[in-house]
Amino acid sequence: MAPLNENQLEQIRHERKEQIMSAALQVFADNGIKLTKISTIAKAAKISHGLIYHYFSSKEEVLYESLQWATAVNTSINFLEELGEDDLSPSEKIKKFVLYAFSSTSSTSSYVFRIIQNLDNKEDTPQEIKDYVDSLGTMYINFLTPLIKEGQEYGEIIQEEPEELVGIFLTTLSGVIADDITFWQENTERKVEILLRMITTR
Amino acid sequence: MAPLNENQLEQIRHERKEQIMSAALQVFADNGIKLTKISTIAKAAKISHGLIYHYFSSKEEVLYESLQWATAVNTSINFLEELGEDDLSPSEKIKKFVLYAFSSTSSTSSYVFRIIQNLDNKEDTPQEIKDYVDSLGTMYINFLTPLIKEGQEYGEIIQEEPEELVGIFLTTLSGVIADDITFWQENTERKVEILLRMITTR
Amino acid sequence: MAPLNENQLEQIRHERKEQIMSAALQVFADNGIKLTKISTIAKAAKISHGLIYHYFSSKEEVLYESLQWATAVNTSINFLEELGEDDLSPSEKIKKFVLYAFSSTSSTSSYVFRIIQNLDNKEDTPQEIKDYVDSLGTMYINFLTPLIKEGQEYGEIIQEEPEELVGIFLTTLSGVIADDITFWQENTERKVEILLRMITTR
Amino acid sequence: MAPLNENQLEQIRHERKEQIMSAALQVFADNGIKLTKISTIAKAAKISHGLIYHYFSSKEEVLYESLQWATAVNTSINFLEELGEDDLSPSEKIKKFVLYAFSSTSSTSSYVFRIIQNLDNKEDTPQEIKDYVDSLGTMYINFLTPLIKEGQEYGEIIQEEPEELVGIFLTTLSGVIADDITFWQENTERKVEILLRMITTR
DNA sequence: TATGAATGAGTCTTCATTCAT
DNA sequence: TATGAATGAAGACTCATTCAT
Repeated sequence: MAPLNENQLEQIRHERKEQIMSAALQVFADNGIKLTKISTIAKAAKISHGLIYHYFSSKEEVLYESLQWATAVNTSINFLEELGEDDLSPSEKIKKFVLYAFSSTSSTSSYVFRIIQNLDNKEDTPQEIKDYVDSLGTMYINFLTPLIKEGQEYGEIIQEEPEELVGIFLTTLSGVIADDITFWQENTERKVEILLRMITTR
Repeated sequence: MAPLNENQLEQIRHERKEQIMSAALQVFADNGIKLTKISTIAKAAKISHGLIYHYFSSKEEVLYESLQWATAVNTSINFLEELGEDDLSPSEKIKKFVLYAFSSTSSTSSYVFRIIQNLDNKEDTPQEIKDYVDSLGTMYINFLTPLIKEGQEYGEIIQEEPEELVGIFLTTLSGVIADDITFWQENTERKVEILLRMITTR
Repeated sequence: MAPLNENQLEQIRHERKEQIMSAALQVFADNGIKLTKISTIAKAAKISHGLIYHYFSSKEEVLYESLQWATAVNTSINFLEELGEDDLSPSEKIKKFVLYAFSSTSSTSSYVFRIIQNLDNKEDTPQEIKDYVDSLGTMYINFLTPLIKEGQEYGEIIQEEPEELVGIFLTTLSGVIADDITFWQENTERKVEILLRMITTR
Repeated sequence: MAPLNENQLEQIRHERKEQIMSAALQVFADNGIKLTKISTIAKAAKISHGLIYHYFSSKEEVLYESLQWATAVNTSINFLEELGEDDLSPSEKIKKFVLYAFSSTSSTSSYVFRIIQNLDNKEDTPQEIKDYVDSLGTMYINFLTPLIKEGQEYGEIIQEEPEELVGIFLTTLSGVIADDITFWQENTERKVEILLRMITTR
């Protein structure tokens, strides 16, 4: 049999990495970072644990690349961008955003939330990852802040310092997602409506 | 020289145990159970790791006794009872309860919340501790449910299935406490008011 | 380069396990079970201590499997069966049996004896191992009892309750083997003849 | 109350030491040396573990002094001397000696046997204790050898090199005592008679 | 590229020994 | 003399990482 050519190899490399990162995200989210064993990721990705070290230099790199990949691919980003262009009222956009955050279809996104949760206030988190988390947070803030302001103009959102509202709301959101997202995945719509009452006028 | 008498020994034992449990609560809360090292607790309590095993038979027992102690000392229980007798409207009582949960004087309470957080959905949690967590949850539910119902009669609380409201509210509360309580300890009153909007009428 | 195929791996695993069990038997026999350090077994087997846990789940399992393996390999069993068919008088068979028990080729057998020694009357011995020891004892009893009876009919063996004779003889045998088998490995034949005088007629 | 005077203190010191050594012998015999915990000895002696270090500098010293004390007090030595003067035939003396070794009344002596057993072939035994064991062995050899020779003259004992007979016999004896002395404590007389058949003519 | 055998640093736990009282 | 609190060295076991094939 002829050896694989360069393209095919590249193809395999690519598939394998995604296979690993996809498995890693879930495992990291389920068990936390330190408690995640390389061997568990390997099992989830149906490969040998040794192979992971062909594609990543360490557990931390698996984590970091997986997070980046999740953000790029699964793209909360894309979602946010599209949402920005939707023809909805500010509070409806916020609701859609929350629904999205809770949705299991966007499970990767929930993985990312839960992983980030786990990172917070751990002093041994590598700077790279901290930076990533910060940038992600900033992204959400940058998305929500104008919506809140707009909503306030429309009278849909209560009159409070917008930055503070965003802070309270995102803090709450990330708290409950990290805590037990499954609770919010039953009866989601109703629960989200109640959650939103925090900041809406009616 | 005469050995210490029983009183003095009892005194030392008592101090030492509290010293350990107090340190343990914080360390467990910060790092999660599995990731908490006995040596870290020892360092935090400024004793040698060996000594912990004079007072507790295992890491798990440290955890269990610490939780019990926190509940007893920090006495959510007493607080809840007194609050029940206060001359306040239902929604005011709920507010006071949330303020208490966030208060730094009851910082142990935040530790307990965060520890419990960490236990959930881990299948290897010892039954004893699961039972403890359940009983604590029940206590809060039993406290909150009648207040919610009463509040609904007064028209202060929105008309939703009370059990579901309690669920959503406690889930949110425990989520945000576990996530990052310090956020809620600045400007607490204002933030709590916003949080309460979830369930109060306008 | 291609990874090792299943056969080669099986080969390595097999070798390694035997290497470990062989070392373990000796170390357990020399030091007793509790006092045997995994690291000592590892050193004796010229591997790292970590590797032992690839092949066995705990010190106890090393012990248990090693005992089983020793019995299977060293095949007292086969020996006993063949001996049963030999064309010798009962007392000659018993003598051959004792010589075999002392023989250095069957030195593993001395390890097993010494290990069993160490287990007796320890209440924390796992049931599995107790069962194994019992079954081994039964095997020897079942072999010896008919020989003793036959010998008594031939007038070669003294007239005592056969069960008691077997008990005394096996107890003595296991005691001396466990104590210091090397003593019996010089001048074995003569010493065994003297030992056998316990139960033979003049 | 007046403080204790020098004599009384000396008295207490003496009692305490014996209390400890007596407990230690049994505990060492039951559990082996390394596996014996100071705390177990302390419990058996009904004192605190700290106190042991007032009387002995280390676990090993407890062991060593206890052995010496057992030999001196309980005095196999005295027994042997008296036995030497008894008006019995050589083989009867040997029998009496074996019965004594097995007797539970002389339990201390059985302790010593079992402890010594445990020491053998352990390379980390302190020289002091090795010397003690050797001297004890020599004592038994010196006692038995003339009896064997005498017995051979009387025709009671088989004609073999006396030194070798003594060796075989003592080796067997120490083996079975170390193995499971309780077995020999039922029906002792009959069992001992059978054991003696090894070296006797009838 | 892919596998899993092999290593060793790190964590819980036990226990001899020390020491304040 | 007597007690038991306190310490830390040592041993079982886990798991990230390396490496031969």
